[in-house]
Amino acid sequence: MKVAELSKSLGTTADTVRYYTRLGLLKPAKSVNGYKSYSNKEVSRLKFILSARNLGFSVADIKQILNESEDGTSACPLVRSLIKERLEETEKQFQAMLALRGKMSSALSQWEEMEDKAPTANMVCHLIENFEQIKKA
Amino acid sequence: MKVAELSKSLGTTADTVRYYTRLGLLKPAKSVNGYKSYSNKEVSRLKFILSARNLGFSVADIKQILNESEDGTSACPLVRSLIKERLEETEKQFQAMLALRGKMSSALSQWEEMEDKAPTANMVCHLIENFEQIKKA
DNA sequence: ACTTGACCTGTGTCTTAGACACAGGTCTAA
DNA sequence: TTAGACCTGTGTCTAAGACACAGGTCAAGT
Repeated sequence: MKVAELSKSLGTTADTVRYYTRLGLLKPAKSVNGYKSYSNKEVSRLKFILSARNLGFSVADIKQILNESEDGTSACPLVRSLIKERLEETEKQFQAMLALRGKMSSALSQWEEMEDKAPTANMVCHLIENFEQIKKA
Repeated sequence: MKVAELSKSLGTTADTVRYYTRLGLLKPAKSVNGYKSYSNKEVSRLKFILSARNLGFSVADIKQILNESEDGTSACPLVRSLIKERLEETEKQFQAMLALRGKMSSALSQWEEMEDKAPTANMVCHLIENFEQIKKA
């Protein structure tokens, strides 16, 4: 299997496959013409990688998991501990986005009723510079 | 004002100031010793930049806004249109994070009750490979 | 056999918004 | 004068691929 076949068959892009290959997560054989040739084992490996990415693991995480499992060791404890970390991060980012979203939409609606002003020496845009979030009581 | 003074006075880092300077958003004078020297105008410029970043504008957005306002034009219409775009993006990302968070925490709790398994030829980690989200009815 | 054109390849560079490393310069106190 | 603390600009690094590009491959048509 060549890059494009593999990527299409699993619904990803050739660039992604190449990226994982560059990182050493996939180890295709070289075919006669110099093209990379992926075996069935690589296919299931990629399938695993995509599932893990989909669950929020980083590529570095996945590298670690694959390494562990190549020793014959069960990667399950590692997997559980990693997802705990990632979930915490995601939670933090989620809260940050929540706050940002609120701020932005409050700004947007506030600004729709405000007039345009030309910039001055110490004011670029009064919308931004004078924006203050209305605190909910 | 030198880099460190400026950054501290506005609660950011020297690297951030240097970054904006590199991009041309701040234009310090050179002082005798070769250090960058920031005027009061730069201070309010930086203040503006930080406020805008805080509201979710990208650095590229800010560059655009600053350019517009340097012509004497009011940047307000641009600002409104940009934040609309950013808000939409944020909304998308927010929904994505929401879904991801759900998936992850569902995986985590599912996995806590599952046993470890050693890897096989076509299975790296059964937790990940067999994970299926339980659909809420 | 030759050519055209479609598709494919590997490699190198680009992206965000700064963080970090580092060799060296500046400045203050002793 | 010299030590030490602090500061500087510049260059490199990050994540996860996307994109550009010069060139190779291959089947169909001539």
